[in-house]
Amino acid sequence: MPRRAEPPARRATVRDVAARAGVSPGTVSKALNGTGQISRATRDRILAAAQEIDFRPNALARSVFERRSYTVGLITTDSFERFSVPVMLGAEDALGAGKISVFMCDSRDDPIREKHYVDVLLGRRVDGFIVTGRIFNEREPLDVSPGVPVVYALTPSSDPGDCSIVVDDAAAGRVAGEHLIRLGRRRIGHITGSAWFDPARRRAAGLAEALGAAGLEVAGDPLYGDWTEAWGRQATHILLRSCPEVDAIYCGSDILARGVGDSLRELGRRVPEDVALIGTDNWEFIAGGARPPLTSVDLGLSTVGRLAARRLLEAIGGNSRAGKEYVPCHLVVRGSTDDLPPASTGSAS
Amino acid sequence: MPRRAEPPARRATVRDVAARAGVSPGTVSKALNGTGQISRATRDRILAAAQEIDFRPNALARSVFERRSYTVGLITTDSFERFSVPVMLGAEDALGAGKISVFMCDSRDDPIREKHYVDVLLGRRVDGFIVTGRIFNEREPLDVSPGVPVVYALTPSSDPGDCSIVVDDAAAGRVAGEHLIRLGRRRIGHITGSAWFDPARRRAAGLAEALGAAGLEVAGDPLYGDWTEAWGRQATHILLRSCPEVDAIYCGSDILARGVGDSLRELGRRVPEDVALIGTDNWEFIAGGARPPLTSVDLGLSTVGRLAARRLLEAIGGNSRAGKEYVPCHLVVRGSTDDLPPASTGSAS
DNA sequence: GTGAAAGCGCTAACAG
DNA sequence: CTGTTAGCGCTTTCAC
Repeated sequence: MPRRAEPPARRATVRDVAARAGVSPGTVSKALNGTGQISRATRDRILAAAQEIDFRPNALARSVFERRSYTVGLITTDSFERFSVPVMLGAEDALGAGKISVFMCDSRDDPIREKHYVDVLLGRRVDGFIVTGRIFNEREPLDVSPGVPVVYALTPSSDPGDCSIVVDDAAAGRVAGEHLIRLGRRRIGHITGSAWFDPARRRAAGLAEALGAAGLEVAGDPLYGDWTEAWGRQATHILLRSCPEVDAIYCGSDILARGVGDSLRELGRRVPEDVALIGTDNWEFIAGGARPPLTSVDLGLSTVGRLAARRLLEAIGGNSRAGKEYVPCHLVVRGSTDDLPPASTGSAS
Repeated sequence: MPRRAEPPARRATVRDVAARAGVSPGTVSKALNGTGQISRATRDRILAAAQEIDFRPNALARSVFERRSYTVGLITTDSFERFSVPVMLGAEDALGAGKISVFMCDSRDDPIREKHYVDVLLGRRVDGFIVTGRIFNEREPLDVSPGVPVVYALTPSSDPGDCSIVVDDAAAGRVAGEHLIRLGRRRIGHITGSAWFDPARRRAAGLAEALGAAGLEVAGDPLYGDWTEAWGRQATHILLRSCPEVDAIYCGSDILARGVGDSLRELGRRVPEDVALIGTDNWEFIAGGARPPLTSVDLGLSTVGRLAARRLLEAIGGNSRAGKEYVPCHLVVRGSTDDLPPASTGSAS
């Protein structure tokens, strides 16, 4: 027979400890927090008493008094997909170290749900918010009163007065391009996802910039499509038809690169000997499992999370910054690019 | 110049609302919570006043009084990898509906960190815990006093008196086997990950059971290895050498199945015509992107999370259950298995 | 050094 | 119906 909900067991309080140690509650508080002056003897007695009855100070009560909860809300719009997970882990890691606990909220990109979460958490007196989501275009600012600290991670706020930590997509394209040029590649193509996606365009621009600096252009123009393996395969055929002498391809994602790699092999091109291949995301399961393993641009997502956490702590402390801050990316070299020059094309003029 | 940390802005209190509405704090409380008797006029006046000064009841203060915080701790041991993310989303979804907020904790499989999180959250007076992690063998129970509700999701507790919600791995193997038999396949192989992994052995046993019911055995015995594409490729060669007439393969993960599919194609076997292929996890990016798209067993991870949340709420309400509860799995059919009989082997004796 | 008292913001019990 | 009082658990003056 189901038992009825009983009031939760009463837990040990300061008063209990005080009684056990034969002192007053105020003294217990001092002993536990190291504030004020206390004789070593009573302090030890109090600590022992606390230990014995497994006393655990009620953080809620303390927060009522302090007007601060040492908690923050972490709101994601994309159900903690693969982009926001590293961010959130980075953030949680950085905040946990600072004795701050994190409330997890999945708004599923629904403004109603988001508003609801914000209301509830404001009621819980969170010290601030981190807002994240898939890498995407700007988003509307969170609907909170001006005093509440908010940091945007990955998805920048459309208000330039807000603090946003973002990925440096242009650098991703540059890094990939520079690496390929250093390897001696000259005919470098680019296959990526949707042109409506700001990051896709920025990566393409970064690549074009790196190639431009070496007097090159993107071979066959960037090919925009969607973020699927199927498009990667299809785009490879398109690219090789329009530009058969291509000797390297930079892809806007690892998934795309997988499709590209498969098609290259089927078309009789060897990776990396004939065509070097670089992906984006550095998603271990995808990049590491490829054949050959895929060189990829790591966007530094967990750094984004960690930095967002740091900025939030600063803002809570009264030092807020405005504007976008770009996290550097870096190349993780695997087998799909190598240090050998490409199969000699003879044009070493 | 950095401003000094100021005390957080004082927010509107019940007293403020009371003053504005010209009533006493107690009356405001009644109006806001719908308790007691109140005249419609004053109630409206109070609500209006609350609205005007953007009053938001302090949940912390309320919790001190109620001895209950309407929060729970969600502890994961595996950094919210792809197994625990769906679980956590399911749990968060189910709990959020019940006005409960969720603290996110990544213990990284470190007992020290875990203990730390538990201590902090106990201090915050969480109503209970959900413990999750990668699908794995049993784990030690969480170190909390007996009164605290805990539900284990995915990773069962080694104490049979605890409440654990787990995946039905044996059923996964059975479902895959039965589907293949229904398609007329008779030489069914199994490629999977580590034999130290309970789920791997249970899936193999489930497959064997389904085959046994049809008078069959696993072709070439289950091949244990690791959870990588590389092993999938390698194991395919081993399997085809020892058992060339194999006409279906069930894989312990989608990643493995990707490797298997690639090797099959290279060895000249068509999927699904010559060899039908089933994976496990139903991970959209992997299964959906394969060529042909991969039929896969969905383990029902988000259901695990949702159910764990429900059981936790029950336990908090005073009705706890003991023992393991299995969540059903289901097959998601894609192109790597089809409804056609296998290429006629002539042995329709 | 230590204790008594007041208060954080909210709610329940009891008067009026 | 509404106001007053007391108290949740903790902390911080301020006397002693």
